[in-house]
Amino acid sequence: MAIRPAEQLIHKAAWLYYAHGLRQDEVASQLNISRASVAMYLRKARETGIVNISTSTQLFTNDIMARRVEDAFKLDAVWIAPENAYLADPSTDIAVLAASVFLELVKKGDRIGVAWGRTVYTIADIMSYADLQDVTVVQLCGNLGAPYSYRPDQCTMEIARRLNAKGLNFYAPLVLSTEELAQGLRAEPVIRDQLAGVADCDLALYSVGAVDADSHLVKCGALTAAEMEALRSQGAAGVIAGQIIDASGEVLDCSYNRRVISAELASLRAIEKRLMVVQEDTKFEPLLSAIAGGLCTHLVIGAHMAERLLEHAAAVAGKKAS
Amino acid sequence: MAIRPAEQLIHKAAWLYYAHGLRQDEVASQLNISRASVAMYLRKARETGIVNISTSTQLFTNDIMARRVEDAFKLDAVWIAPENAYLADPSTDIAVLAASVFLELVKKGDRIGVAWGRTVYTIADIMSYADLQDVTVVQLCGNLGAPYSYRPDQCTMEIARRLNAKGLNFYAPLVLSTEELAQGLRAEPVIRDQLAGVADCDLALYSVGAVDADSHLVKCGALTAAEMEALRSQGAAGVIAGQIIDASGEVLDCSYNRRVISAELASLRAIEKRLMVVQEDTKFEPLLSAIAGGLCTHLVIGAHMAERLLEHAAAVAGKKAS
DNA sequence: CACGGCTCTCGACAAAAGTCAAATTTGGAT
DNA sequence: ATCCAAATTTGACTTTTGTCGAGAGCCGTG
Repeated sequence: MAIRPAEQLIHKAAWLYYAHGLRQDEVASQLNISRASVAMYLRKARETGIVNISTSTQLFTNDIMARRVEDAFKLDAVWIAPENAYLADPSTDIAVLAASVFLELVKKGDRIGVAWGRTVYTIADIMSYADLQDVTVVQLCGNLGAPYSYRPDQCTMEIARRLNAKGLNFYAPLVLSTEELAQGLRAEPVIRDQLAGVADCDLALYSVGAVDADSHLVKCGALTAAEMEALRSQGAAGVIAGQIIDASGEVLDCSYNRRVISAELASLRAIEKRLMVVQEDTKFEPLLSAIAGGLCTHLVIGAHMAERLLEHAAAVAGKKAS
Repeated sequence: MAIRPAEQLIHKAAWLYYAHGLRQDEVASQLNISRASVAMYLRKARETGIVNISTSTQLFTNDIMARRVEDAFKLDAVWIAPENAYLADPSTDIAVLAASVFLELVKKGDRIGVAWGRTVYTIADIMSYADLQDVTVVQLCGNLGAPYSYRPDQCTMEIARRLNAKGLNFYAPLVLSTEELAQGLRAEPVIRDQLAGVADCDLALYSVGAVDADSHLVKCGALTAAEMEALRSQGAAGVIAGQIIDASGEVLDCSYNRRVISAELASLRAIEKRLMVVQEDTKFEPLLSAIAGGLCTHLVIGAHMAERLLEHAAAVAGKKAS
């Protein structure tokens, strides 16, 4: 019988091994297959999320620094990846941590909003598989037809795939050439519904982009480096779900933003848990803006960024006191 | 440095091993300790619930029979442990399954009501450790000073311990010698509060007892075998949280019930998720009564019991049709 | 009907993880 | 100050697990 490896068998093997604690050879004899097959089934079981191995992320929240950041910025929860540490690649560490935190925050039946960017895609890429039931992953902003692997729809789909969830993609460009067209498209029932549905999400996952020539918006051709620079002098401080925000975390009043198809910030703020992940130390100011705008309730950052945040908070407090 | 095994180290080791996928020797060199220590830390991490390994119980709900039972009895979810199966001890299988299901149903911040009995204690005993935050486990009924290890308070405490949760015990006897005393005790603020708090639970875990000489009530001396027999002829059909219920799942009107200190059935019904676990095939009628009384929304049983339930449902439907 | 292509299965080897008794260290008691 | 008991760490050993290539069964296709 070399038909389907019978998902059934994978389940049974996983059950006997993980729940009952039998050894692989015991499982093999119970199921009348070779031990090698059992080993393979178990790997599949882990890969498909039939078994879930998760480590508590407590270590990173219990950190004193994390508490201080929480207090200073009035955030619900903060996780800090130690950078001094024992790991080869510190930036991956943030993503691994973010993935764990994300999985810990997701509940069955949740609706999850996902933005895009290298950070988000990295998280999706290393996230372990899970078998959440009734979860929907919705794309928070329009697409960018760039050749990058971290296109908005890719991020959404990949996360949906890992979670065994339903992915709701957004079939519209991120940015159009005229404001009229953008307005018209936003009024389209399909788009309209999806945009309206953002506020119903239980959890959002995004990062914040910097306003410079390295931004994805520039790399993907949505804006030129020069335009970006111009926006910067107009007060642009960061990029959230494809939109430019100012230092107070509000949408910057500019042509580009009016041509963008993306979730409104108000809808994002309506989401109960807003998980923001920042990998690059260079994104200090964008992050400050996002926090100021109330766009994040849960935060995953590196130790260095945490220090800068605390220094900043102390400076502000000092100024206020004097 | 053989001071505190530094919970910190356990966390780090678990993190590197499970989240980053390093090998034990890699973890060892990262943390500058021997591989053997890493192995030990990892075991502790598993034992204390710092890492969680859970297997999806889908296999058992996806079962066609489970669906039919759900439909026939209007239950939210049913899990059926295959009994024909590949396991040495079939009754343990139900408990292992129940433990998994239970852990899958528990959420952070939940309040959990736990009754007592051999079944419940078995579940507690094999349940893996978890690190739920802010969970409270409350005892649903008074104590019985029996020498059995599955006393009500033991069940509560053990489950609380495994979950790293707070245990709320009930410092009152299950049954008193006079109705007056019971009434008086129920009016005591401490007791009163705890009884009132039952309805606020998010999840209940219990089994149902049979009305015979093997009942715990008899074994623990709350009732004599003769009294039990008498109650049976008065319509007693089962035991829920120390109380006698009739075939319709209501409290039987008898002196014993009036002398009992336990959660009211109405409070139990107010709990959103009521997980009932039945191991013994002999408890068919008690289970029917409990279902009739709406005392269970989630059910874990063996395949044989499931068959009997379906047969019964078919018979009832047939009678109705004719 | 034979043919690849495909997946699953198995046996054997290599790698990794679990275990144990002895050695070492620590904190507290005498 | 010194010693004892408890707990932790270690190195060596055993057991368990992961992996690879070969072989076998199944399917659609030519």
